[in-house]
Amino acid sequence: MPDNLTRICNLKDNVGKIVTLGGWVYHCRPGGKVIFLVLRDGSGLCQCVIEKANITEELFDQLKHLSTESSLTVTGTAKKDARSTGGYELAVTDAKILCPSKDYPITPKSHGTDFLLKNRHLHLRSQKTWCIGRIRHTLIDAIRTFFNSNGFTLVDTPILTGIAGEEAGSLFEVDYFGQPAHLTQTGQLHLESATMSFGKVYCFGPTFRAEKSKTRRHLTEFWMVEPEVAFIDLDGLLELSENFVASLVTAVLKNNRAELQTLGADIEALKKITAPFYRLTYTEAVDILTSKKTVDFFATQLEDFKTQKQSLLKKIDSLQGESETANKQWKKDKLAAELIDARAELGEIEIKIENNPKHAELAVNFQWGKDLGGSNETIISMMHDKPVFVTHYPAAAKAFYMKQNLDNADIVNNFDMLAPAGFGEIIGGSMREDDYEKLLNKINAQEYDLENYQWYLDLRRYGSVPHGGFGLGVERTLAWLTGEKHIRQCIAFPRMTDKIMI
RNA sequence: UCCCCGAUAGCUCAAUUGGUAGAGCGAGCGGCUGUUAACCGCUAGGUCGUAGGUUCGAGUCCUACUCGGGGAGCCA
Repeated sequence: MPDNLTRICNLKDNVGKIVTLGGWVYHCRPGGKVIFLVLRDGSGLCQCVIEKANITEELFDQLKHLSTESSLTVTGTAKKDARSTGGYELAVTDAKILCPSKDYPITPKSHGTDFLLKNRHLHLRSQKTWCIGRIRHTLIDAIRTFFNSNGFTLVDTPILTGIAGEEAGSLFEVDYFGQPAHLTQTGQLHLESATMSFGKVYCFGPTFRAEKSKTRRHLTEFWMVEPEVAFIDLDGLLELSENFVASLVTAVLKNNRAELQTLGADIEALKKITAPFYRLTYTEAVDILTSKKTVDFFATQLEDFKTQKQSLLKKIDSLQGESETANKQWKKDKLAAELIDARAELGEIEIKIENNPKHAELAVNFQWGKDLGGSNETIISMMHDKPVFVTHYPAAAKAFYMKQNLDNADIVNNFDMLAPAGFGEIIGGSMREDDYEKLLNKINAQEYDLENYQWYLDLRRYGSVPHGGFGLGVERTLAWLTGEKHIRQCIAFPRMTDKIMI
């Protein structure tokens, strides 16, 4: 095995030199005397041009029959060539096939989500999945960089725990040597304890929620980063989180422009994401939801959907007409393929048309006091071109630890950050109740077992200070940045409602 | 837990009011020196999710079940 392989991303520094690449066949287009083989090596794509005259006949025949995802090394001269995938190509003089790949299940044509998830171990090699993975890497690096360079100390909170952060009922139970325990739902409670040691801390790891939510923004295992700060107020938390999110966007724009383009992300919209973000109170948000503005919003949206549906129906009609009169077989085939795409699109629009009045009703009939639902957040989010803070939710709808507002006992000093373009919540955070009596009353009112919370109450017994923090969902943030519809695409091996594929 | 939709070739999907199971891609063989999801010709590939029912006849209609998708609730 050669140990002097050149990576495709470094070809630009090796133009004119003889190099060896190691990778997998992304595409292979064999000709009679020339083979165009696009090689994938994990750092990029490179078209390798194999001319029959330049290698042995035996090797040429072997390469000619090489199928997708076969592994090999190829040696040749690196050239700059605008016609080539990636801008550089290799004039091949030698190659060594390591493992031919027969009947690779993932083809260049479309596949269903179920099939791709069952083949996730192979789907990771696909271009789109690879691009998302690269951006995820940047995102996570930027998250750590932001906190590390702003005076935060990393504290690793336990994954196995006996204490619940939010309401129970959405916990994965585990048998811990005969004792009941569960997988962590948040590191927050432990983090509050660490804040009283370091002042500014964060934890970053997987989080587990046994919610049976079949939506595009739920996973049962996801990654969350949670900062916690002592001596801060709600305004301070908002500033921290908007500077934080803006820094993430900057890092991704700087490092992953090509990947964002491949994925079709809205780069111009991302460029606008700079602090400060918009600020709304929960009460203001409810006013918007129940206003004429929202009624109009849904009406306009419905009209758009209907227009789209009509033009799709027209397209399908004309495609069918063309198909009947087409005399060439290849023309018919092409039309058939277009018909399939148009029908799939039509199906999606019809679902949107069906959901529109349901979501409109949920918004218009919204009652002050309830938590904002996913579709409500989507509306608020779609009305803005930057992230929106929604603050001061009703206390009854929120977790016991959130700090009661001093002017209005019915609300808490908390906030959600909604990403724009309709993606919805990516951050949830709050000031924490630092008053011993008030916290004790909340725990009792929820009928939690007081024994379990004595250590948490200790934080309010010994030198309690105003403090707060928030949690940012990595996959949701990534879905927003990349324009992915579903967050299951934003983690290598997604875990969804009571199903583990691989 | 509730509501809606779906299951046909390895994959993505067609099949008129119930009447002989079809395409593209992928796979195999052949052709082509500049291809970009290449193209052209040929070949193989099916217990129509499972179990019942209606019918002369069911992929198509009815019932139940299994699995999947979307949404609600809940949330990052």
